[in-house]
Amino acid sequence: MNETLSPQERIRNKKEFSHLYKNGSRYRGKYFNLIYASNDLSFSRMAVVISKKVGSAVRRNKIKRQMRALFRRNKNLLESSFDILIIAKKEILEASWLMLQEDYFAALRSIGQNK
RNA sequence: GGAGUAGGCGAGGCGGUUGCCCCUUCUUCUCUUCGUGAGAAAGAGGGGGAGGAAAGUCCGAACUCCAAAGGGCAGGAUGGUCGCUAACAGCGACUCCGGGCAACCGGAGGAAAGUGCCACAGAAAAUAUACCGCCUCAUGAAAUGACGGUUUCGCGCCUUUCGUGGGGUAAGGGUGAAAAGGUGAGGUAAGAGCUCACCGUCCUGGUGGUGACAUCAGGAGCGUGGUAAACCCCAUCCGGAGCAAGACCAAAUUGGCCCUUUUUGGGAUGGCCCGUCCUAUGGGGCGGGUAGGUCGCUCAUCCCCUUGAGCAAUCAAGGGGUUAGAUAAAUAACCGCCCUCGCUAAGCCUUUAGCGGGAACAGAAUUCGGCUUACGUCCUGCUCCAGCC
RNA sequence: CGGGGCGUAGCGCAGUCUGGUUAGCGCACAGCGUUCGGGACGCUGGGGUCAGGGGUUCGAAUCCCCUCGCCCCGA
Repeated sequence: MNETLSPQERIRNKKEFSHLYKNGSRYRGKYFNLIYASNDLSFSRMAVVISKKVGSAVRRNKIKRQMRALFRRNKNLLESSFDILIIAKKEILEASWLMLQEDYFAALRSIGQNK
């Protein structure tokens, strides 16, 4: 199993974003919300959305890096291929790495059940 | 101990696991106009990968497109002088004024071209005026204080007080942010630059300086308050928009234009057919252009060192260096050892163990030169003031 | 990344260009009146760091500079 995050595995197209916003299922977490939908590809894709209201550019970049690390190191926890949109909330600034990890695992379990 | 100023650094080191962006070499693969030509993916190797402010977007430029013969108006910017710079609202040196005991810091064209404004208060806020006051002349009234007359009455004159009118004056006056040169002496009916001395102001000339200006001499009694971050005047500068600029390639769909001598249908002409014309549809082509992609895209008015010129900013010559180019946007999670700082305990003067810390402000987005703002128990030089030895 | 605008009482706005006398208006709030009581109505009243800091001026919400926050536009 690889832990890479190649350009293919990211959501970068405007159409794909609006498709997710329209048709995706939602999960509400403590530090972030998820919008997700199963896709027809053989792999999952993800993107992180974080508003300017959450913090400065430095803080936002760090959170994006952490969320991407969570995704790529835990791809095996997803049973099938999904498009996942992670929307960070203001509360994420107080979260430590371990708390983020737990919240992310809980979110993945929720996705598995809903399927 | 307090303060001022100039500058530097921007943060621990080594190694490891997984992972990201760019460049490059090789192998494999695909396309091919068969030229090892092009392309993208995978694997392996190598190299590079945020800042002093990358920030705010406050100025100035490069670059690109639009417009444009040239000039002017309008509008905007700058504002002591001289210099530096590609340019600037930047930088350096100097001048004057103001603040501070001082090191040092801050400010800067014109109010005598014109217009406007200066609330309240105050006589007056700018062509000085004349309310109170001071002086004087004329006149009216009162007063028995001095003198005179004798028609013993305020009758005459002087004096004093009060009033009216004319004139002189700007010394003094509550106010106000600001009051018409200041202080002293002379002078005068009272006063006044009316006169004089000193200070200030203005003008002329000499000397020094590229210049702002400084200094000296002479003259003018002095006629013009503040505000130009009010309009304005003077001098200098400025065309507009901005890399989401702009250039190229270009799917699908809709509409546009052209062709259809061999798609099919409708209409007109005609008795009917052929033919001709119009129109719809199909086919083919064309240009514009959206999604998307490529270029612009990083080596440029750059940085460092030495020597020379200059007080300096900076310039010249020589040598060396090159260090991100992403586009839903690249550095994270964690471990080990060493170094270092703080606390606690043992130990007993130098070690051991444990815990915690090694930051703050902050993330390139076309590029560069500045300015401004944010930041640290950080480091260094120089200087000033106070106290003690 | 670039361009533009706004910030005044609890809320919505004037006043800013052209500086001056107590910074006003509506709703809301408080008290009194009216009513059996409430609403509506009438009378009275309180409430402002004019986003923050510095400068120009005798004097700044207003003019100039810096900072902060919010909003809009450009493929």
